Amino acid sequence: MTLMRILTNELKDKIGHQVTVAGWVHELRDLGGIKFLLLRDRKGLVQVTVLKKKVDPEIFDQFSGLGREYVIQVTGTVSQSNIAQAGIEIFPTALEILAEAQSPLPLDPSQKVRADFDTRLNHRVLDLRSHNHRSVFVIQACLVSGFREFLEKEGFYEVHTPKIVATGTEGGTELFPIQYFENKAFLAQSPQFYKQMLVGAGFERVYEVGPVYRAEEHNTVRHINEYTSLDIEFGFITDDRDIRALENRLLSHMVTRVQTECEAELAELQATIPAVPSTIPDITLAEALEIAGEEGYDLSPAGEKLVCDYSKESLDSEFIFITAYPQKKRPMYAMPDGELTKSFDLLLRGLEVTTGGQRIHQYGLLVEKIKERGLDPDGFEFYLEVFKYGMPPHGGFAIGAERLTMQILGLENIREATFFPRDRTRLVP
RNA sequence: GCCCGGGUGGUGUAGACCGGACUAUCAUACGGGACUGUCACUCCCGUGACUCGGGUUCAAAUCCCGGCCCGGGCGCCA
Repeated sequence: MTLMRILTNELKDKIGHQVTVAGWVHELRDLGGIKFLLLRDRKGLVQVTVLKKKVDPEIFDQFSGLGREYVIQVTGTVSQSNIAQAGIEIFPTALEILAEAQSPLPLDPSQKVRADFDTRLNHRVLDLRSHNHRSVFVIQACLVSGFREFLEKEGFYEVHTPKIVATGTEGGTELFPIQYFENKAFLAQSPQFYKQMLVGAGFERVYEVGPVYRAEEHNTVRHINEYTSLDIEFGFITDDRDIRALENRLLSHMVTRVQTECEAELAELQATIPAVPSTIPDITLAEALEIAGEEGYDLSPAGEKLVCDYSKESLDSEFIFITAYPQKKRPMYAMPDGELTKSFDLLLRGLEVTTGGQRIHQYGLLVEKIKERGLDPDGFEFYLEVFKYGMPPHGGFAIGAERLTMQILGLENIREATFFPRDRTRLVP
């Protein structure tokens, strides 16, 4: 692009100037001798006003040939307008069509007629042209950026661990098997083992932003089979309270960033984001079960909602930590505390967004717990090695990026917070 | 894995319970026409659909069975 392109949100400083803007044709209103066109770029919309008497007939005809979602570049004069809704319009002097768009469109990005979610996902690239749908991901990017920024300042190293693994981590959840040359392998359900190994390898503090895979045949608004896990693990902790305290500060940073940097997007979504208290309250699972009026070893989805209602009303927090889960509900590496463990979940607005805890760092104890589960320690040798040769007390947690985005924005389906979701039946796009 | 619900033009819907004038509603989109201040522009004309297969019936978009596809709940999890 030889001409300097201006984004729509910068036009208010260019009144009276000649500028070039580029983007997609969002809407066209043709009144005969005057045409109005809404041009959309990544920052917003601007009206282009084409007056038959004031433009070159050739340019006027060019505008007549446009269709919705054509990609165009318009050069013209920016003018303040008390008629145009945004207060700004451009009177064009040149138009270049950069790409045509076929019609009819498979869905309407201007959302005059709202498409079914399934239709939207089938045509996700067009769906994401709607700024409200896009805004979710702008905010998600801000959250993840805030995650990285905070952890970098805290001395964490970003790491990348294998997603093709020889064995499952936690048991419990189902793994996707894959053929790895002559061997059977799996898609990683979690970076758990590897992040611990790197803590013990001497990095002490690590984090990873990466995909994890769960082969569960769940079919709900809060589950997908591939999601992005915001994982951290760090050493030299006293116990799980250190971990919760870190997560508390981390979330505070992430949410504050969204609040200050994503005002336009939040407005677009009409979202009210939750305040992160300076101390997120914590209650034990036993207490939570009592509040929910439930029995057993974990809360049901309805129970999680009840506990969150309680937290909001009585503890003035939309976030709440649930602590002291029993060993039988937790993976073998969870640090025991009697029959319980030094582990926790974090609920936000009725949904679990984090699981974390202190891990076992003693080799002997870990082997014992593996055996207790009927597993063979030999199968975990690659993992156990670091525990043999000096593993500091440590722990960490994982935040589901899509779930966090969903809950912060009050979205009804996790797929809204996933560009191209993979669920029980969807593999494309 | 178990349990509910649903599939009508490109998109979104009405009709279905109680089968019959459904030659299938409306909006939007699309094609054509009129229009110089629209902002869901307006107005006129036009194109365009009953998920598939079987059954019941004089008659099926409508009732029944099966397939396919989709949505949702539970379990499990982030």
